Amino acid sequence: MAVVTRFAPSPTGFLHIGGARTALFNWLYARHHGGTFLLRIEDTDRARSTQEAVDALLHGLTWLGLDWDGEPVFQFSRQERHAAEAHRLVEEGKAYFCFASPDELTEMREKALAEGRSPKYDRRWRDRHPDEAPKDTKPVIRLKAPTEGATTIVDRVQGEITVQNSELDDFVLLRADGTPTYMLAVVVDDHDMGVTHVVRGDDHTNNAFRQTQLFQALGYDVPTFAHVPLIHGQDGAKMSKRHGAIGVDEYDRLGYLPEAMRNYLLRLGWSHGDDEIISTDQAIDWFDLDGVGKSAARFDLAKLDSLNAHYIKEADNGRLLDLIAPRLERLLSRSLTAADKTRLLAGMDGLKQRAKTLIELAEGSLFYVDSLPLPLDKKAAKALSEEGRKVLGALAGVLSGVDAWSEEAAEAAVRGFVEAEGMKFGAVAQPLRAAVSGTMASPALFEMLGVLGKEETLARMTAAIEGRIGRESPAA
RNA sequence: GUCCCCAUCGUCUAGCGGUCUAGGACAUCUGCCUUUCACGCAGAAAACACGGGUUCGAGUCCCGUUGGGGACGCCA
Repeated sequence: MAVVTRFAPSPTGFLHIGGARTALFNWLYARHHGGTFLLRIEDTDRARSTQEAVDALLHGLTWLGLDWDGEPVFQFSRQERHAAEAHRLVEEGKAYFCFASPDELTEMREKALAEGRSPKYDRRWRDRHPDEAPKDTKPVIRLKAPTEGATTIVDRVQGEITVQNSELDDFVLLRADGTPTYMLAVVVDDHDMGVTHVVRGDDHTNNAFRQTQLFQALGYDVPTFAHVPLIHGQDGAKMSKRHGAIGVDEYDRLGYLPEAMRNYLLRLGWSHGDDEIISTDQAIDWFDLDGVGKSAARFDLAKLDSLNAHYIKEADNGRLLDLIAPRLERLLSRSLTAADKTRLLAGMDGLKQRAKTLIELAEGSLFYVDSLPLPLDKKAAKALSEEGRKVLGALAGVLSGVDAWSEEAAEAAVRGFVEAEGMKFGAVAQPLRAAVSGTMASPALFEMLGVLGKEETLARMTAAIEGRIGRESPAA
């Protein structure tokens, strides 16, 4: 049977890390089996659902590279079908109208809790006749759930779990206003959409018992469940907006590559032996539910950083340039010229070794295209002491005589100068580095000279020699 | 409170009764490399929550304790 999975977020906020991983697992499972990955927007809560959230969700998934098959299904649009199924159950005697008011229910729960019992609906309307109903109360429809025996789910991650039916109550299927509850909508939609595998967060495990009862009452096949452990925040509690969870888009803005995020998320709760760096193609090939662990994981930014650094090193230079260009242009307050781009591309190999995020990459690249009085950090300023500038003055004379400029030619010239003057290499290299980059944390010296070219190198040296090194850098 | 789940280095994890004096990765620390910062390389420190069983033998199976998490809505 062909595999059909689905990701079913509710559009009440952004796509957070936990949701992103759930989506990834569903996507991977479907792709691995050559199946279908569906997207369903669970917008039956009209008060909380927003179009902005829908957009954020789609954007987040797109950024992550998780493409869904077909058009997204909006659950609210299917409410008539949901209601019809609920009424069908009433006709079949498997569900009933309940006229208990919200206040009554709240009271019931509080009393139960106070007496140390489970806060469950006491089934007061299960066997009463609707003509006993209060006149102006609109009823809800509740499932007539089994009161004896037990319900067992076979979960691909959690194993076999059994719950006594006495622990469950007659949950609401259709609200008083005629709209479906989550329980009803999920079950009907999963059935109608042909979903074969329900892969979702651990927080839904308890729902699976109720949904199993509903699947059975409706006469549907029960899909295979796989409840994956939740991702916790640094404090060990469930990720939520209040617990520092940020949207997946936010990681884009913070300079993370989607492939790094995918790799990171994959390893959070899933493993394949000792493998750590796993390309998306490899992940599709390897992914299986058997590799999903049972315990919750904590989100660790440091590990994401290291993965991101890895994927930056692997990334195509042109792509990296495109990714950092907007940030660079903002920093520069002007657009990048063709010459700028050529220069950045030439220096990219050295630059990307030094960045954990695209933000760092952009900041580290800035000096290549910055305009001339370069910002100087403290250490660089120190290297450009009077002594240092004197050395640069002498060196400039030598470098201006280099005809065929290249990284190698520049190096040969500088080394020749050092030897001729009988100086220590650092005494020349440090001021040169400072003059050319404005900082003491930069790519390799001769690489920079090669990328900058003769004219620009000399211009930067001259500016430094003349003390036109004006701009103060905020970074010490 | 009730029910459900989980429990290996700080973190993510390998481990599916003996090959575990417990492996990998991130982070940390130390060296090497080096003109800087990184990268890279080499190395170090670091864990089977506790208590009972079962077994010739338990990180691996069972029970309990403790700890953590989740769920108990006319939210999803």
